[in-house]
Amino acid sequence: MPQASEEGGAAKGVAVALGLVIVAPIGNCPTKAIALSTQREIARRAKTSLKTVSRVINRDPLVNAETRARIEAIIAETGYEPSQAARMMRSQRSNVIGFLADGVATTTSSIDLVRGAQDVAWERGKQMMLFNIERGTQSADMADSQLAAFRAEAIIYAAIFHQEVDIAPTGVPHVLLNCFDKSGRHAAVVPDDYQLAFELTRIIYERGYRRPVFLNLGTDIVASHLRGKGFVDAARAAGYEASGRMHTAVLSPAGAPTKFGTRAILAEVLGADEKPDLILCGQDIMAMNVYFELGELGLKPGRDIAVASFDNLDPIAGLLQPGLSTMELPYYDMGRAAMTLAIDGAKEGQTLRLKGKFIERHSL
Amino acid sequence: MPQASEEGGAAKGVAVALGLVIVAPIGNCPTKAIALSTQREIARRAKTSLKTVSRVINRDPLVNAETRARIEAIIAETGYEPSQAARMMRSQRSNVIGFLADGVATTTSSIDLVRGAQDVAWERGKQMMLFNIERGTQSADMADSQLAAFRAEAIIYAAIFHQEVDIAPTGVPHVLLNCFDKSGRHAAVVPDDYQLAFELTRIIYERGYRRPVFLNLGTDIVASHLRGKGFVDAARAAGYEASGRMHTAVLSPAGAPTKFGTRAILAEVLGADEKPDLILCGQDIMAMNVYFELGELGLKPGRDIAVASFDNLDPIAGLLQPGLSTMELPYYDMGRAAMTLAIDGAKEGQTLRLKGKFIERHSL
DNA sequence: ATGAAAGCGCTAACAT
DNA sequence: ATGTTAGCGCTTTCAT
Repeated sequence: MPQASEEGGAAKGVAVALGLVIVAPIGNCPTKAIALSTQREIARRAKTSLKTVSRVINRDPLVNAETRARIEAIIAETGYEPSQAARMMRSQRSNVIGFLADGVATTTSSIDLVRGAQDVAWERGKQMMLFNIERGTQSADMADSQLAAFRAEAIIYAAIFHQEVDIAPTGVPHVLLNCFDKSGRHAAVVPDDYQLAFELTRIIYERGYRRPVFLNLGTDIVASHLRGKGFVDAARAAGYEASGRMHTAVLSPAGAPTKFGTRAILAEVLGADEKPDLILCGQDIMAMNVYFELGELGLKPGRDIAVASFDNLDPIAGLLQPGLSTMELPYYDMGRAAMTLAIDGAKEGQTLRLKGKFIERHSL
Repeated sequence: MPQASEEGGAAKGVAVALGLVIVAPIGNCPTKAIALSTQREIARRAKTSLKTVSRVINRDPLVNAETRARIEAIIAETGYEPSQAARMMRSQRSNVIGFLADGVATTTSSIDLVRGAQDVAWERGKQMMLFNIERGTQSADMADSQLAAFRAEAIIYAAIFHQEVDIAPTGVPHVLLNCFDKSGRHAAVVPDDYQLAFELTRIIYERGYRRPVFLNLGTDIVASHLRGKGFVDAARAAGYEASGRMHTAVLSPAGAPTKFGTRAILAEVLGADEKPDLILCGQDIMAMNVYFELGELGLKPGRDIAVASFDNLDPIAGLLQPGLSTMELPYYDMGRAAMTLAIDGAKEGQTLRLKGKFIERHSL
């Protein structure tokens, strides 16, 4: 084991003679050096051929149990790990799936998109290469060419919120995650916003609320239409008309810093003859805003008026007082679904819509 | 261009004859197929040797301008991208730096650790391989072996909050990001928590506040000691004694769901003879909690009592009403520094402490 | 059940 | 300024 630079030369000489590459640890501390050997070297030590070692590593059953055990022992001992580069090159398969996370930085829960995809990649023996990018910037180009250099077999493109995107078709299959393209050229996995709103509204009526007001997202947001329809349909299914109870409360266009118009709307609806008994918000951060605005008006959420929302945004939904009852977006499962489509292939334009789950706290 | 499965065979045959691999687009839509060729093929088309193509790609100046132009035209035309696998193999250099993001999922701003590192990696022509892991779970092992398979040259291990970790030394140099190890075996990049607290406290006294109360993080948190000292020292530098003005307000141990003890502490300090004029919180989510608690007591932050904090957590700090004045942690620069150390190498136990920046809103 | 030979696409080393 | 040769570590193909 190399101790210092002077002895390092000799030690390295020995290691090279053994066919090992000793990767020196940082600094100079005593440590178990990991030897990154080759299959040829393992074969030499096990007194078998290169190919037999390859068979053991690739779990080919056509190997004598004894030979296998001997080889496996040596592999375990040396900590050998097959070179991905050599494998890719010889087999002409990269096993690489790219994951482009576009602006996913800005929310926490959307990291579950990544976790879901990563878990499936590991289960299926694929290498997921993950990049945080911003569309239209250099970061996107860098990630693209890096994925091309690794011969990625498919690319998952994940957006920060459910939206339409325009991804130019390339040689590599794309799966759109939390987004879709108009042309239907690419497979897509999105939240079922209609179902989310329908289910939440159903629960709201079931619990006896009769005058909910929906502070919806901006009209430029895909989810707002789908949810608006879900809200109205669920009310109707419960025997009520709610189409007049919807307002657009996000004033900033998608992508810009969020600006809410909740104050004016709340003043209006709370000043009306038929006061609402519940405020349904288009997203948890709007609900946070509404908590503050209600506070200003001397109203306490969950006691004086119910509040519900969409996202289950960590940590906000749990930190609000009282805790926010909200529809969780199925990000983890969406990530899993996207990776599965990326690996197994998808039909052209195939779209998966995943259901959300009601998370109950105390605001409703 | 392959149109359907039946014609695909013939088209592919032609492509192979040309030395091209046509990667079929998903589905069946008409699209510009990207041809991933080889340097040999480009050389054949340019009527030069393989090596000259290699020289052009690697920006070797020893190439005739005319030859270079001819080759570059063909490269642009075919969209050729050199195979990373072949490069790694032949050059025996992976150019890969691993980034293990441990639980970084749980906060948004810490994504800047990743962005900073990624940007430097790109600037320096390195491949950063990013993994979201959870220490002690399978995800950590999977990421480790994947990085070993790619022969990563260094690994950055990023923690979710400033803490001590125990990373067993391996053959690959590690840089610890937002964490450190006791033994000093690894280089580390951390926020300068002492400076953060000192600077914020200095500003507080400078603005005329004289009775700040510091609701600090749990005593098991590294930052809490450093910040506590910064708070007391800055007060002293301003001519005041603040050591009696500190309380531990995070009740849950690190890693567990955050539980605050702010209500009891606020009741106590606000009931005392000498009422505080400012509440300094150990983190922004605590500040959010304090906003609610103050609201319950009929006090409005920024008007009746000032509030300040640490993190600049997006989007909470900006969404609170009034906006939270807080010390931003230097995550982006920390990410950059860690990647720089990972690429250039670091002295054993080298520790970088980066300064934070005061973000002014309206709570102070 | 095992092995030998070839070669994936590139770059290092050495010509010319 | 350009070309030739060899070989990185593995898997494929074919033989035994």
